[in-house]
Amino acid sequence: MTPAADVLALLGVPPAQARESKGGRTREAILGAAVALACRTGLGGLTVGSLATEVGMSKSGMIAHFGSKEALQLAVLDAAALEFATEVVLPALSAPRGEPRVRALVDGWMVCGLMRRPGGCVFVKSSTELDEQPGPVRDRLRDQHLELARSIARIFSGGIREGHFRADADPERFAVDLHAVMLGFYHQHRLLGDPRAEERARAAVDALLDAERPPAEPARGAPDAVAEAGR
Amino acid sequence: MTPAADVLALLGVPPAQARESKGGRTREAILGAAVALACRTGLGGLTVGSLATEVGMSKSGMIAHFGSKEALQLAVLDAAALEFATEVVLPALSAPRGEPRVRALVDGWMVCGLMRRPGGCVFVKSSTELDEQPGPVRDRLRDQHLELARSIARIFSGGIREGHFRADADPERFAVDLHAVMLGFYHQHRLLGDPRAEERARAAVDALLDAERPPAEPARGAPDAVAEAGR
DNA sequence: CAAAAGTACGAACGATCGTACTATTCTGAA
DNA sequence: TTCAGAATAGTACGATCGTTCGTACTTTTG
Repeated sequence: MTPAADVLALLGVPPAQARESKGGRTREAILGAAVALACRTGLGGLTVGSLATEVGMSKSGMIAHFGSKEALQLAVLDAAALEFATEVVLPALSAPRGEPRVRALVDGWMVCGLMRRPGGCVFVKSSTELDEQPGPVRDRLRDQHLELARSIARIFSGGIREGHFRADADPERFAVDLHAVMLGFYHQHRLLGDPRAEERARAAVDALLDAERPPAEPARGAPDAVAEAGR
Repeated sequence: MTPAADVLALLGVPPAQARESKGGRTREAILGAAVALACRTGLGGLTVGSLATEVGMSKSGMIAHFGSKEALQLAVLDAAALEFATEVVLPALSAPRGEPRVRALVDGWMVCGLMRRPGGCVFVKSSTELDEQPGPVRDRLRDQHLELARSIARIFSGGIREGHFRADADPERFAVDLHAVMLGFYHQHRLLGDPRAEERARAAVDALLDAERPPAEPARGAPDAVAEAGR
């Protein structure tokens, strides 16, 4: 069940020693509250005072664990990424390679967007917050998004190798398109409160996948392959 | 050239009298700077002090034109919506009804997202900022997005009546899908700096439109009607 | 031209921002 | 049990937040 140690290390999980000391434990408690708070207010709206109140500590005692607000923001991004990886990406990897794995990813992602946290998603919020504010936090966020896109593309590539998708499909393009669908879903669901948001997003994903299916091998000539591909 | 008075009134433009007095003029100057600033920092990051500095006024003198920061935010949203309507939506309406009008809308929208303002788009930024912060500003923003979706759907409907799109196509769904593509475009372009962002978004729009085209009537009749529709 | 209305300023308010520095309390290994 | 170091609290700082108030100055009105 527990992922191998090297996988955890890869995700940026600190070693057990650093987690089990008193300081390590409160640090993790702070980060938990910080991620939750940042989901509601964004990374910019996450203030030292409000977070300290949230965890029931003094400002100084709380921020001492990170050094500065910027370092705290970076830690929050890392904690949120770790959470997303372990709760959405990793579980999807245990689905059969190919389209099932892609759909498992979408399912987990959607559940995450629908209900996991009150307030939404740190990444969506900080993406628009930081897109024109250069600095280490913005750079980290961009790296994480690039890494996510790579993961999606890799999972999709498995579907090409399995023959579920066209051999000439573009995994990178699929990653971008899927991300757009999820952004639209988030917008419809969170801001507009559209009850059909999930249904619409799932239809959009279906359309995305249908467009990438291999043509039913024509007996050399049949011009109606398109109709069948809709299956 | 100038839109009719009733159209302007519909868009929320104040009457000339209110615009041409001294106060009206500076109010408009403030709003211009405010929209530009909000594009960089978001509606929340738009502070009274920074805006006053930007326009070269005192805080008190500046905010006196609106009464409170919240009223300023509402005015900024309205000003930005007016700008978007006159620079993107209205011009598109002068394109021939149907697919050309849809494409004109997308073109204008894309140019707007690409280069019109340094810093991005107030609406994208405030959508994620406010999606869980109830209040008048959030309500206004939601109304504006619903209105935009209605406009898109209406323009698309024209394409159905013209026979460019399937009769059973869902204009509302198209509006949601198109918005998702634009959100993805914004994300790729602004945060990730993807040079292929525009190309990718245009391909996604093409895919969206292709999926809505009427089936080439199989029997009796040129199956190439699609090609002509593009004209 | 005088009066009235509109416009802008500067100062000050209490609150909160992030951070620095100093105490005090607590933890855990010798 | 002791004691060094980690952990947390406390306090104060300069800056900025949004807002209010009293007062000049300018425009419009009568």
